[in-house]
Amino acid sequence: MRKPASDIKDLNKGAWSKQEDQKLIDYINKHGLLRCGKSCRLRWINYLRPDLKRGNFAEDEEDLIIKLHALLGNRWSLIAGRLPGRTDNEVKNYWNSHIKRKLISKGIDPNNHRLDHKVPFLQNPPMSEDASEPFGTKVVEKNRPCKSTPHVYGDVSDDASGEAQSSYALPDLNLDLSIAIPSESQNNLKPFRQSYSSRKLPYDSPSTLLLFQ
DNA sequence: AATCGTCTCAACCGCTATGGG
DNA sequence: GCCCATAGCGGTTGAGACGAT
Repeated sequence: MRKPASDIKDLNKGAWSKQEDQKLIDYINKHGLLRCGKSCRLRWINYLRPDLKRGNFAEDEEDLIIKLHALLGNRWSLIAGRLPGRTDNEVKNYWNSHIKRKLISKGIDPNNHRLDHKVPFLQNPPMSEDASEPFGTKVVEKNRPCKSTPHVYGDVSDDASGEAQSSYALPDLNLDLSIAIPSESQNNLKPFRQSYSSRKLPYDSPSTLLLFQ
């Protein structure tokens, strides 16, 4: 959720003035930046922001992504919000290119974090990397994505009984995912959108400030 | 060295939600 | 309440890197 422009000091609102238009024209003429605002904003958010971490994901980050994905599904922005210095795009890419494959190789369906019975070696699951226990074999029924949040996985009751239930592979979660009490200005927001508000810094995005500092 | 296939990840796309006139 | 501009989201694409042959 973007911060209301009215909360930001020294930020112009409303229609662009002639002077602002001219500044933008001058900037483009001078620097030849043939990019739309959206592209600039994305570049800033995903690559240029000074608080970005960059580099490979640490093991604990990867572990956290897996746990959060089990809980939240493909809600990359929410997951990234729990990983300081990481963007939703980065998390999404890492999931698709690394973690997903890793889970599949361990016989876990990355979509629902359950053991995939089609994979042959599941009769004798592989050990996790720390070799202390088979990865993904813990049965943590109380932590399954619950029906109170159907948007997470859609229908979670499809095979939730009998055999499927007993093989549920959601990792043990002990996460503090409580949502902070919304500020006064956010009280009228829908619950789902409220969760975005703590992370985003729209007021330092290029489309709002970069060109006019 | 050249070619081909695969992988990675930044960028793009289309959409929804929101703020403000 | 309506409309427009923009922020923000998840899904998808494609260029470049890399490894295998």
